[in-house]
Amino acid sequence: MLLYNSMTNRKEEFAPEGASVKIYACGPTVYDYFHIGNGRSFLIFDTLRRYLEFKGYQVEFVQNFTDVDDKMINRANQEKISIGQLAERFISEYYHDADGLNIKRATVNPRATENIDHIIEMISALIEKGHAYPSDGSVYFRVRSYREYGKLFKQSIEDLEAGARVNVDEKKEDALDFALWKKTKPGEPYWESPWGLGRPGWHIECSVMAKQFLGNTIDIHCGGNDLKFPHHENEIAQSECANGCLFSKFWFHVGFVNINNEKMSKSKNNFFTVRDLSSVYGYEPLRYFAISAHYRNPINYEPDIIEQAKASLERLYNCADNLDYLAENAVSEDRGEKILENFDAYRTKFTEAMDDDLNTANALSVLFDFAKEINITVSDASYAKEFYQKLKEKFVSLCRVLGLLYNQGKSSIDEEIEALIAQRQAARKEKNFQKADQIRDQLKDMGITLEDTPTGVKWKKA
RNA sequence: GGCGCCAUAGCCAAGUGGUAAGGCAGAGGUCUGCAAAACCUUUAUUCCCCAGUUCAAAUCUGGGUGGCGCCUCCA
Repeated sequence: MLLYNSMTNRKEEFAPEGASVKIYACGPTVYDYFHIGNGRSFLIFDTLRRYLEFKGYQVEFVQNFTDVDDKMINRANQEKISIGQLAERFISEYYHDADGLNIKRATVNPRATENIDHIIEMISALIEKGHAYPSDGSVYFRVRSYREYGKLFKQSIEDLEAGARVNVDEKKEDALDFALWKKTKPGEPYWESPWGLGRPGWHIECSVMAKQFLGNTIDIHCGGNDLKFPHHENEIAQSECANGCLFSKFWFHVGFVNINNEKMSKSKNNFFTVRDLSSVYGYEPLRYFAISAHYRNPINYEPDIIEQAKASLERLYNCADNLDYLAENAVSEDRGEKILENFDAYRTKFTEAMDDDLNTANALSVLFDFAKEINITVSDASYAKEFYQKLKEKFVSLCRVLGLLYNQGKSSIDEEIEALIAQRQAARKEKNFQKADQIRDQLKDMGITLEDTPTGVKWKKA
């Protein structure tokens, strides 16, 4: 398959040698609920992972939790709790939202604070090799010691210098140098190190955890577009200098979610958390929204767009629900095996779309074409139960590669609802439409929508 | 100052040389006691503007116009 590599700014053939793929993804800083922009990234990482698994790869997926940094410390102080307590709380909230979005659990979710020893090891190695230096209790990375610095961001050191803010720290040899280890300040959590009490810098944790859980060279490194610089550039510098080899074969960056065509930011106070949005629209429309456009393009959040996503999703659900209904009520013996084979073409088209740098927009259009042909086919003829079940399996399995339709299948049939529907049917038979409508209204109040079809009454929860 | 991205119907959105996918909304129809829902059909002679290359351009080149991002914590 082709995958865009931000290192070369080109689509390249992604063909790992063995059956396994090692992915490292930059996860959230667990100081708050994550917003829809984070959500898009996590959803796209998950889609990449699901697709690779669909292709038969065994994916080792590592996504960290940043549980110590300035934002953590400030928030913890604000709430008068420890950063450990803050992390516990928002890691659990992360899982709540991620599960709601049907994001598969990572193979490992390492935390920075659980890897302090390894962080110290890597920093020591960098100092030994001359790529880093201690200064007044902190340790800095010597950017000019790494010739390839800027290769991801496509800026020379000179250009970076020209654009850099004038804020020069006297403890650094060079304005471009960044902290690997930060000397502790009053009121901050700290760990012991060869350079005194302090805490790790932000960038080093990812280099260390990727190495710790996946090895020196990984296949794909994922992150949001805004992490390209400086975070990923710094990770590359740290890892390649410490390990002496290529850090990641592919760099995979997800575009922004804008709000009213502007970047989300705390200062504009225009960001939305996944938690808040899910309470209005549910989780799955957010997932659909995230994959409705190509992952590298910016997308714009508007309430109306989530409504559109919700309506689009409905169409896919209806197709699967219709097949369930037909399977339950099938009487024919015709298994339509030849016809079933025709539907395999959609799997091929779906794969072609996804093989082209994860073109989820095209993959979705294949699913809608698939649904349309199913609708036409099942209205024309009547088949055996097995036919509908197999057709549904073909359809739903593709939807699930995109992580969709995870609420499909009526769980426990509510007997009360079924009973009311039976009463209404009896009333209709007696032409007592007043009573029939009354029951329909009653069900409506319970959030149940009825559909009178030629073959019977279907119902669904709102 | 440096680097980069985008512009396709009312809305969202694919499409990087061969004559405009898909979804939402709208319209028409089927079904129905009425509805609703569902399903089917339908909706851009044209891809921001101008010029050029080509048998052929939404797609390539040049020039405009408009919008956005990064270079600083950020998914």
